[in-house]
Amino acid sequence: MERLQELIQEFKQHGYKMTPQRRAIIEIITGCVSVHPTAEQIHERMLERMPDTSLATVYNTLRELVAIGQVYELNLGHGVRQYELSRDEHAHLVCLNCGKIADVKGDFRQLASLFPDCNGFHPVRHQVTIFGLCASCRET
Amino acid sequence: MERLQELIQEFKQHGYKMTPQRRAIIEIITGCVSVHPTAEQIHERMLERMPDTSLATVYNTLRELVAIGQVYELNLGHGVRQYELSRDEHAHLVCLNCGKIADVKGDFRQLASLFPDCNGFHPVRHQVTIFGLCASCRET
DNA sequence: CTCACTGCAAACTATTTGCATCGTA
DNA sequence: TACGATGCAAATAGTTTGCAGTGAG
Repeated sequence: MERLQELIQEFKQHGYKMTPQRRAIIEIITGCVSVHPTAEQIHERMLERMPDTSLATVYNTLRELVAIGQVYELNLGHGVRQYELSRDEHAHLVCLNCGKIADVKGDFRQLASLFPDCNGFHPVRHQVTIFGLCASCRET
Repeated sequence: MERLQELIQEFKQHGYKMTPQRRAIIEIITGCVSVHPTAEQIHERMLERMPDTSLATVYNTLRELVAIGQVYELNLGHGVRQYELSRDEHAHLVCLNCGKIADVKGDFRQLASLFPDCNGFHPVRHQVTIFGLCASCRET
């Protein structure tokens, strides 16, 4: 809940107007804890509340949220972009068989030290994706 | 060069027929050392040698190479898929400003240990992408 | 000689854009 | 009230598919 307020606050502070559509999108994405929804999925949820919402509005709002760093855009190898609230760092486990995605917390403090020679590159954030087989797909 | 032979070998062993188009695509991708070409870029290079080559053939061949694990498909956040020869593990540094991509070798042995609780997930390979600002974009 | 592979074009999916209208600040 | 935001539809970009003809094994 606090996170929702923070997002709304941050959003306004960047000069964006708060509209019912945007508030709804922010609420939806704030409610997605370990889901990584696509724009399409967020749009479906929007339609339940506001049946006239345009998919373009969803895309626009997501772009803005990504721009202010409150939402991350994930490219996990299906041709679709998925979104998640920016939060404590974690890696994504992607099952090569069923496509299921799981989050796993990790200790990222050492990560930078694994790559010593970055030649003046200044890291902002990192995305760690581990492809493999999930427990249930291994059995079969 | 050895790598080229290995790829061709591996490709045939999986029951795929070797055609001039496929050989050319394999040669091109083998020659891309620190480039991460898109299907479109590979196609352009193909046209220089074989002007009738279809983009669909490029996509098909890439899909096969990915399927046999000799080529990796990268989704680095521009809406395009990029390809690279599978080789020793490295991370990708992606500049948020200019989009330039650099490879950086790292010691991945410890990576798994950063994520202790993977709940039966069996990792096959991992993709580490670091977003940030490259040296030249930092200056300006 | 067969069946996988090719080129072409059309189909499809995901995302972006242009524009008239609407509503927040 | 002004200007940014919206919905709609059309446009674009990237990728896949269907099909008739071709060529590798």
